[in-house]
Amino acid sequence: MFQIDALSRVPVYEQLVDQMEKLVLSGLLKAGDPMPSVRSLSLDLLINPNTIQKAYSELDRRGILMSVPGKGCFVAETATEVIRKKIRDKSSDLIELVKDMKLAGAELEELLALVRSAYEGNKEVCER
Amino acid sequence: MFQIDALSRVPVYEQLVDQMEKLVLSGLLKAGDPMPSVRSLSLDLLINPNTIQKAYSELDRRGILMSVPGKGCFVAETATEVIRKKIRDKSSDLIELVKDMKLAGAELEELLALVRSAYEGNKEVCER
DNA sequence: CCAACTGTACTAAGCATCATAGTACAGATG
DNA sequence: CATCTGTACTATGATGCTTAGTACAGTTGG
Repeated sequence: MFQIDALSRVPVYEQLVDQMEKLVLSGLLKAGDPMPSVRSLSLDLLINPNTIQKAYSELDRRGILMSVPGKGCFVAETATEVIRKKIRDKSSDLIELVKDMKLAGAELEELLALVRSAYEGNKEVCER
Repeated sequence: MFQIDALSRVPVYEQLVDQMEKLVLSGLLKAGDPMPSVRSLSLDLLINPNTIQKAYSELDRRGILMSVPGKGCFVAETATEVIRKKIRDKSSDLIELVKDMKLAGAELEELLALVRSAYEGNKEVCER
């Protein structure tokens, strides 16, 4: 369910949060769905329970997850809404990136084509 | 010449490297140009000399800067070439971003317009 | 009821990175 | 020769990430 890259400079708990958001946006997780318990996910990923807890509490704080003591954690009703708002605010990141690549010599048409193929999911252009 | 954001999560020496790259790409710094000495820039920015040195040695390692013991540091001949290569490799970042924003509900036309205005330098659309 | 699960809280330790402080040495220069 | 230059080194403090271990309260199925 989750893929952790131990070599990444991104903290493990942050990787969990990011992947959780994508699972919700892609529809694999819906409001009300139960999440693995802190301890079971800990055993599954070979990660300390405290680290899982840190990710879960962060997701709870953002309104993406509902923690119910004694019962478990569930995808919150507001999850999709919250995540969409956050990600759409990334337009400033996109602007930054485009400006950098323009400075580096990228042509406008080149960038537009890149966006189109990424949006359409063109496998031949996507890297990695 | 350099603007350091002490509150940023990005390390100071990394901010220096990033800004140095942009100064070269924008043409404000050209091959052979002298850089401020480690100590003078340290006094100017109120940053420890070791931190400046860390940025300079990283820029030297990348082929963006030439360090000459006893004389000073100068913009390397390969600077522009090296930086352009690096930044143009950011196309995978752009692809990631577009995919995320698509999942979040952004329309293709919306993204294309964003790229165009960022490329043209439209002040009314650029944020911050 | 109770054993086994759930989330949660807490302390302690190890580790890495960043930044600072201070000292030192060799090369270049006017 | 004084003063600049880059460079190297040790030591220290602060912060963040992760692990380890313990503990407590709520929930649930047998």
